[in-house]
This record gives sequence, C-alpha cells and structure tokens, in this order.
Amino acid sequence: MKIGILSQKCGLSSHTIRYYEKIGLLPRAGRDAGGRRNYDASILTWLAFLGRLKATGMPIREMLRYADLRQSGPSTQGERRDLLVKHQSAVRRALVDLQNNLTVLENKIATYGNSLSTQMDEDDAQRKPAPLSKQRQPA
Amino acid sequence: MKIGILSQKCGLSSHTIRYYEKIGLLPRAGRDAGGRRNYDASILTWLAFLGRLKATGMPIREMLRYADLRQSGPSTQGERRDLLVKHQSAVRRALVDLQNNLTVLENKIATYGNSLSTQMDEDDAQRKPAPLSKQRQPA
DNA sequence: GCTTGACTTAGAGTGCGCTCTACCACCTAT
DNA sequence: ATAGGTGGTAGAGCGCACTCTAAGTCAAGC
Repeated sequence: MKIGILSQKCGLSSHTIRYYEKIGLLPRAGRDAGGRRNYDASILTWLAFLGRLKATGMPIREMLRYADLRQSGPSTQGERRDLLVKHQSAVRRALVDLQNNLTVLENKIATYGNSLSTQMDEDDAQRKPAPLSKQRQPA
Repeated sequence: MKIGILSQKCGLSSHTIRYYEKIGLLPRAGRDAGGRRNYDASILTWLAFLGRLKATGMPIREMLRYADLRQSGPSTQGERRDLLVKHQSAVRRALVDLQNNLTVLENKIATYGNSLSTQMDEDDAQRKPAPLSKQRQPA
C-alpha cells in the first residue's frame, strides 16, 4: 500500500504520516525500488491504536515512549501495560472533570432559561459555586 | 485587589491575566493613581466561568464571542444562551467519545493482563475493532 | 533618600502538533 | 517522449495559548 492510499484509509494526511515516521511514532516503512514507502495493512491497526491514545489526550511524547517499548519486543510488555494503566487513570480523572463541568454548564443554561427578562443582568452570577476540582489542564 | 492577589486567587499568572485583558476576554481593568490594575472581587466569578469553558475545551475565539456579547448588555442573552447550548452539545459528544475510547483502552489493558507470556507478540492486535466514532479532534 | 519589589508596556519566544513549500525523482498513460 | 500525478527530502511556517523579557514606573519600608 502506498502512502496516499494509507492516508485515505487512516484519515491522516501523507504529510502527517511521514511526520509520524520521522519522529518515531511509526516504524520506518519499507520502500519500493523507487524509494517510495510501501505499507502493509497491519500498520492500520497501529495507527488506529495511536488514534485512541491521541483521542484520550495522550501527548506525543508518551506515545513515543510506548512506541519505543513496542519496538523493543515482548520483554517490555509489563512496562507498556503500566504506561496504559497510568494513562487510563488520567483519562478517568479527565472524564469525571468533564462531567462535573458539563453539569455546571447545564445549570448555567438552566438559569438563562429561567431569567429571560428577570432580574439577571450579570449572566456570570453563579448560583452554586460547585467544585472546580483540580482540572486536568496543563499547568 | 491588585493583579498579584488576583493571580493567587484565580490560579492564573499575572502575565496571563494581562493577556486575557489584551485580547478582550477580560474587561479593561480600572487603574489606581499609578496606572496599576485594580480589581473588584466580581472578576473572580467571571474568571471561574471562563475556566469552566476552557476546561470543557472551548477555544478562546468562542469565549471572546461570549465575552463580547456579555459586554453588549442584557439584550444579547438569547445569543449567549444559544452559544452555551451549542457548546453543551459539543461537550456531550466529547464526553461520549471519551467514554468509548476509555472502554477500548480498558479492554486493551485487559488483554495485556491475560496475555502475560501467551501468544501475543504484537500488542497492537485489537480484538474487537470497536467503533472509532467521529472524534471531536480538530480536523 | 534609597533600595526593593510589585507593577507597567510592547513585543519576542515557547511548545505542541501538525501543515505546507520548494524542488527533485519516478511512473504511467497517451 | 512527454505531461501529469504521486512520491521523496529538508526545512519553513502556522495556530493556539500562553510565557517570558526588557526597560521602565511607582510606592513602601528601612
């Protein structure tokens, strides 16, 4: 499979695929006679997995760490598992935070609904302070 | 309240607070005789609200839109509500996606658990393709 | 009255994750 | 044989959201 086809199948641009290879997220692809990358379908599984990590907010640095462990063979399975478990916790915290913030947003919208031409001028007057727990936002 | 105190109270750096004012997220602060910003406690409510929007992934452009509507007085309440409702939907979708992706991650970790020294060499072999629904990731 | 430190401005720099450009090589169809 | 499309590399540029620097002002404490 050439890079253009892979690009269509995985939804990343050829540019991005080459970039991923350059930084080490993808293994160096085999080449044809003319030096063009030639992919095996198996790369799609790996790209899909990377997509999951990305969609759950894992920074590229960390994906790289995982990719490196993977390259190093089966002896690194434990470490890889640890990395995923750690990430899992982070995602769970992010999920809880997002849920809380959504609830606050819903309450806020409800007050808008109630106060169409009521006493509210300052729309930012929160009724319930509601815990703004430690956000997962980068410091 | 001077900017340093506000900074401590809201958890943003003085730099960031000035930056927010510069781009229009915060109203131009009143100044003392020496030209220094002097804040009223009410700004904290607004900053907290901005924090919620940020924590739910709203880009600054959109917060700016909201801030501008707010500046324009109560006649913009409907528009502000619409903006929040739209954002709410986006957050809900993001939440569902995150939940799905977390589930996939959990399954993956489970297979790691099962396959300590089993047939698995390629850790990225997914069992169930599991819908990688349209992600909220910027295209 | 002099130092210290929090403040002011404009604007430069940073880190992330791409995204695009320039320019060249190759391959296929007409 | 040539034109167009696809690919290659190196490296510049971009959008976002800050973050920091430089150079100066001002008020308070010793």
